[in-house]
Amino acid sequence: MTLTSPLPSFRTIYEALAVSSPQAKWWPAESEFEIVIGAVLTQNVAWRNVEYAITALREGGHLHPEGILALEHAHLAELIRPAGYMNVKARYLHNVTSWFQANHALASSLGDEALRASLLAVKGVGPETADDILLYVYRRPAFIWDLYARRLLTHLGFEVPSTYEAARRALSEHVEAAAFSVEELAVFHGLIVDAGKLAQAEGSYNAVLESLKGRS
DNA sequence: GCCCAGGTGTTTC
DNA sequence: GAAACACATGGG
Repeated sequence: MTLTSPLPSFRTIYEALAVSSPQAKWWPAESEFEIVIGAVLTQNVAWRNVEYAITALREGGHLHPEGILALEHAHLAELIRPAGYMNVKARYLHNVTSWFQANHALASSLGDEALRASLLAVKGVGPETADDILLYVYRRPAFIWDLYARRLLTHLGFEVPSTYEAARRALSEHVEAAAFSVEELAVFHGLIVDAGKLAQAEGSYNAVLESLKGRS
């Protein structure tokens, strides 16, 4: 089931999702640094698994930059084991933590693109992780073109390139046209992920498509 | 047992 | 450039 033309505006999509599952904030974390850690740990892994790893780090008293950097690779890897790719992610966490220590205080002096480029230079921070951090830590405007977003847009009839950056390049104009506030963008990503999980549980995006029908 | 989950880096055409 | 592959675990 796909929507017939014309394609809905992103503003319309946002409003339709907001009605069906009203919720305020989204990225669950107790600190900015925890968002950074979570953004890396959640790569290609269910959030539930990330929670186990973050809990282990918190209970060990390691959930701050100095704490992460003080851990030996093998120890850190063991603590984050539930989040998968433990050896790879242990290295990524070290990299991004070093970046955080060196750049967090200066971030406000950088423009959005410069800050994104700085994040992308870290090994372990790809386009999605960078946008997560830009949006949820630094409150910069960013749309998260993750798997859920691309899947939803495809169901809505958009021609969506298969990779993150290609989708971003091809469809950013739709985001800009909607003139979202940062707060709206932050909520939007959460709404899209929740809608995706719901669609998955129900076996289809029908609920979302139905809610869009009444809004042209 | 099989497939997927809020990707990224490296290698190889 | 893009495609193929490695990276690892927990839940349905």
